[in-house]
Amino acid sequence: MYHDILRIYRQLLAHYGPQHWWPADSPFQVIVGAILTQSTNWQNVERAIENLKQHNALTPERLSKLSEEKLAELIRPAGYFRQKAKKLKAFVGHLYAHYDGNLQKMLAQPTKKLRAELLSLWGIGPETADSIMLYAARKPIFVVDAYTKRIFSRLGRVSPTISYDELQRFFMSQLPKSVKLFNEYHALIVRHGKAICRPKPRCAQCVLARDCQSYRRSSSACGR
DNA sequence: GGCCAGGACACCA
DNA sequence: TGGTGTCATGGC
Repeated sequence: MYHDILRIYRQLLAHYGPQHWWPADSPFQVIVGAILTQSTNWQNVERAIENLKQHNALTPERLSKLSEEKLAELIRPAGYFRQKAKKLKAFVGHLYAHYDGNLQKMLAQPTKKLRAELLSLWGIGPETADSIMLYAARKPIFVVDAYTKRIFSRLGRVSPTISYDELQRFFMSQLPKSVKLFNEYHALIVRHGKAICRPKPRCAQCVLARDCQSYRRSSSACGR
């Protein structure tokens, strides 16, 4: 079984190619993007990030100087903009309160400590924390999301009711601990989820159909 | 015009 | 612990 999850990775990589994640110019942009993309299409996030760029607000210092109202206005295209403005403010507030605004210092902490700290912040849950860990702090943490659960439960590898932590432990027990591998695998899962493994799946076009137990049983009843 | 998107939190039983 | 409502814009 050790090879199974790695083999699926290789199939996705061969099919889609490298995804070059995370699409951002700096660790701070990764964090902003990770918060803005919560339950939101990345295209809408890009609009919000572009607004922040236009206002030169993509550094902790500049962002902390914006009012919450102004910040909300700039990130409006990303949806949930009032909530997300609060979340961004909470993050930079913490950064200044404990690290004098020095993000590198915060991200350089040991993995376990950093994760617990991120999770303690309002608006940062498991997936956002792990995205920051992997893509901003370059820690070997596997990021789990809704696509991960959907794809691998339909493949018959895990239960559809598996928890976030259990699913994360599953992947990290099945793979070598590699930042590069975890980076690419999560990105490929998102790519595959967007393309094929939707709520209404397109199994006939799926590169993993041969691996999919529910698809093999009945091509019309894929995991549904 | 409904569905869906790279979640998290509050509240309830 | 687990289920449900809320937060909101924009493409398809």
